[in-house]
Amino acid sequence: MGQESIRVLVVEDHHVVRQGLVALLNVVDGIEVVGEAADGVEAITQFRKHRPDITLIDLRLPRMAGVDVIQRVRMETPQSRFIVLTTYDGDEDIYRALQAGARAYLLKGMTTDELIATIRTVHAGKSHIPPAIAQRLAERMGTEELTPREFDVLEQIVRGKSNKEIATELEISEATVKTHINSLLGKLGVTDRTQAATAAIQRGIVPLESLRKPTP
Amino acid sequence: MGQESIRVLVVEDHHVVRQGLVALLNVVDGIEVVGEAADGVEAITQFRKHRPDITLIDLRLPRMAGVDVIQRVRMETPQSRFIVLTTYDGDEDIYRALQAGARAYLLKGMTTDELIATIRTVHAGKSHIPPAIAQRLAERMGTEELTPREFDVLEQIVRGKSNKEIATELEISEATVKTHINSLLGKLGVTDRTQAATAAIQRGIVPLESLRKPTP
DNA sequence: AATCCCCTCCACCTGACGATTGACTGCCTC
DNA sequence: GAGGCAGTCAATCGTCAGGTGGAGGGGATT
Repeated sequence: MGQESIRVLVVEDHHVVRQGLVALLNVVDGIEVVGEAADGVEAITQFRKHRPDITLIDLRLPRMAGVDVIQRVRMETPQSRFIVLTTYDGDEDIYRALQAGARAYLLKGMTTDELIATIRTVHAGKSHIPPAIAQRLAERMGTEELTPREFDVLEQIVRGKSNKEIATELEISEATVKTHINSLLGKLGVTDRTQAATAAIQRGIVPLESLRKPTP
Repeated sequence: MGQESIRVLVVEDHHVVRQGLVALLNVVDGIEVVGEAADGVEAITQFRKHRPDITLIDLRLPRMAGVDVIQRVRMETPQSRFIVLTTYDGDEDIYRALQAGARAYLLKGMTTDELIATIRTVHAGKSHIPPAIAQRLAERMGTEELTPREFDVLEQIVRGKSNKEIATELEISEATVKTHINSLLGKLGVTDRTQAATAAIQRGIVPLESLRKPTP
């Protein structure tokens, strides 16, 4: 193997998974793990230090979200290449990651071969989106974006608030809340608030973790 | 190290994670990975073959759920010891796993030291439940169980069905649906169907995956 | 300036939801 | 066989949610 190895940075907060990735990749010819990071901030530091060819990154990270890391790094280094690796596939995350400049999106359930093939593909300058995910993206297309205010209302709905409570929380009238709800129901393609809530969770518009506890 | 190693079976469907676990454990003195399985059925086969001291097992598995594997194996081999390892911590899963006879419950975000310490603790015959999870269990206590029918109704609620639709689906009158809803709202400690839906998802009473698509 | 979109609000109306009370059946357990 | 629990259903009632249509102000774009 006279040729150079693909230099990979692994960003993943779960120790076990990170260890697994590193162990897997280090035995592959032509791939070399040059660094590891367990959170978003460290990821940026490691990137600047090692300038990897490929960065394998989880989206849910402590300190700084994966999407933000991608965006930030790509501002400094536009030719940098990211492969997003995540457990759950909320549509919203996929969309935002690709928007931010990720070249590929893989689920942690993939096979080793898939992972390696994807790394090679992306290193060759191409993109790789699994069919299942491509389909979800396609479905998302044509779906209108929620406005910031509609998002606020949706978040409160998921929290189980009534229209009156939402009005108080956001300091607007109940009539306005109804207007937003009417609008967001249409955009989400659902007919009532319960469907809106589950759709929001499923698509990752409102992350589940954000529900545990208060609105500061 | 003249003493015998702790013999561990690793059951986990995500290749990367399984690889990570094996790689981690195999470098530890006194622990030996004797087998691996990627689904529930294989897990049972492997258990019978290797008779491990400790089985590390994920709850969400193809072909047969982790909880069922634990139950099944413990019927044949009551002295077998299980450590449950999972990504997300739906209260319901924790509860059922411990009911089924698991001795410990760990999140995949744990440190290597935690994992090893837990294996040793469990091998010594003790149990190990992290404080955060113990608290969630405590909160769950005092919560009444849902009846099968209430569960059916709750599932439909999460699917976004109206009372009338639920009545049709379950072939009962709308009045009965209301009765069940009233009852389950009380048991879940919530005041309306939207809160019931999010609570059901959060606690893992109704798994998110079950929402993608139909009721056969 | 004209247009578009977002946010805000009002009024009205209908149907759905949730609370309450009560009642009948079947099953299991004691 | 008495009690308890789950499941079924009914009637009533107040409230809330969602649909419709309209309206005004402000910011951005063109």
